[in-house]
Amino acid sequence: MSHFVTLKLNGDFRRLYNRGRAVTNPALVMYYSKNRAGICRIGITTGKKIGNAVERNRSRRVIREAFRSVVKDIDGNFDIVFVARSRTKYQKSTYIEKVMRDMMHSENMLKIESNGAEE
RNA sequence: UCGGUAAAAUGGGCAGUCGCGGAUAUACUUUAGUAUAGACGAGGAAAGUCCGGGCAUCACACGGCAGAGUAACGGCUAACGGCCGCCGAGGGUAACCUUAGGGAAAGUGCAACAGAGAUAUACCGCCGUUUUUUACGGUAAGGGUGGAAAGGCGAGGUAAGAGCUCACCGGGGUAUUGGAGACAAUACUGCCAUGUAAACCCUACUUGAUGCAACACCGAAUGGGGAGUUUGCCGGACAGCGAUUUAUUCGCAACCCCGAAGGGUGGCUUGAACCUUGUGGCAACGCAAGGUCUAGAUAGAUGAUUGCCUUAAACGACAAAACCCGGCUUACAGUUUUACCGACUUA
RNA sequence: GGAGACGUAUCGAAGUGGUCAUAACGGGGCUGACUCGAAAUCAGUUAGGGAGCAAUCCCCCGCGAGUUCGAAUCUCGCCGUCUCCG
Repeated sequence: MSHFVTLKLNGDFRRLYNRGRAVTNPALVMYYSKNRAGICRIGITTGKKIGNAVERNRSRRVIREAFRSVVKDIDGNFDIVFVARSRTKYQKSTYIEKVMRDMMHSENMLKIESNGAEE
C-alpha cells in the first residue's frame, strides 16, 4: 500500500465525531470506527486555533508521517480522524508515532505480533 | 577607536536512508489505465488586501451631472495614491530626515470655556470737555482672558494715541532678471482684515460594474450519482440473498438523499520574466546583444532521521504560492558589505 | 481565495469635534429598608493603572501616528473579534 485514502467530505467527519470512539492525549486526539471499505482511511483536522498556515501545515505533515509508519501494523480496517492540538506543532514525528501506537494499543487495533515486538 | 546617517546583500551548504507532489520517457494492454525510471518542486516579505494594471464576463451612441479618489513643480512607467529629481516648510552640530504641500478678498458653517469684546468690541487704564462724582468724546500704546485680540520692534510724532511717518524684519501686489517649471533674487508700491477645507465647498485631473468561487467546455431521463444506509458498546439470538467458512471483498436486492446538488478538463504559468555585457540619462528608468526556462497543487505537495563542512552560533527570526504582474504597508534571529558625518587619539 | 461590519466601566449599550465621559441608560455585584426568613419592590453605592504622608493630581474610549487651539468622534497604518459568498 503505497499511499492511503483520505477522508474529504464533511459528512465523513461528522459521522466519526458522532458515532466513532474517541481517544485523547495532550498532543493528539483520535476518533475511529470500523469500516467496510477494505482499507484504512484517514482524515486530519488542523483547526484555526493551532496557529498560522506554517504551523497548521507542519502539524498535518507530522501526523501523516507518524501514521505512515503505524499503518502497516494496524489489524483491520478503520476510518480514523486525527485532530491536532496546540502542542502538536512543537513535537517531532517520532514522538507522535509513539503516542499514536500507545493509543491504538490501548484500543486493541494493532496486530498481535506487532504488539509483542513493541513491548 | 567610539557614536551616528543612508543604502545593499544574505536568510546555511553537501551527502545517505524512509517518504510526498510530479512534467516527461519506456514497457504492457481495449481509447483508458497499470508498472518502472524520474527533471523539477515556496518567500523577501509568498502576509495584510491598501492602491495600480493584465485577463475574463456583463453593461455601454455621444456629452454632462451626481458619487468616489488624487492634489507644489518636472520627469519615469502598461498604470498608479508608486518611484526619481527638484522647490517650499519644519527638524538635526553634521551626514541626513520628515512633509495629504492647491484655494480662506467665490460663498456658507464652526470656534466650547475664559474674556469687555471672536470679526467685531471700550472692562480697567490713558487723554480731552465738564465743578469732584457722573456723563460724553478720542484712543488699541499698557493690563487681563484666550490657540487666535487689528503685522513685530525701535525712533519720530501727538492732548493721549494710531503705518500717521521712517529704518529693519514679516506678509500681499506689480515689474524686471534667472530657471523647463514650482520658485528664487532685485526694485517699486503699500499694510485689507484670526484659524479651520483629514467641515461643506471651489478649481484641475482620474474614474462603468464584478472578480479565476471570473469565464469556457465535457458530462443527464425507460437514467445517473453520493466508495450513502441495512454494525454505537458489552453478553445472547439474528446477520437481507448469493458467490467460498467468522470477518472482509464482490455481485444482486431493499431503503434513503439529490434533481446539476456533485464531478472532470481548460483557464494555469513564456512573463510589462530572469541573468550577463554594453550603452543613454544626475536618477527613477530606457535601448541593444547574448544566454536561460525557473512550483503549478486542488482539503492542498518540502517531512523525519543520520553524518560531514562553513560558521561566533546554525534546534533556533518572521513566515507557506492558490490566475499573474508593478508598488505600498506591516513582521523579522543572526551575519556581511559599501558610502558618508561628528568627536577623540596617532602619524 | 473574495466581500463587509464592529471594538467604550464586570456585561449589554448610548455618546459623531468643545464645560473632567458626573462615562447616559439598562443588567449584574455590594449595603440598607420592608419581611420571622427569602423573593419582588424601594433607596444608596460600585472600573483600572501611576505619583503623593494626605488633600489631590495625571493616564486610560483596542494599539500607534497625524490634522486641529482641542480627537472616543476626522484621516492613515496595525491588532483582535464576528458575519457573508461554493
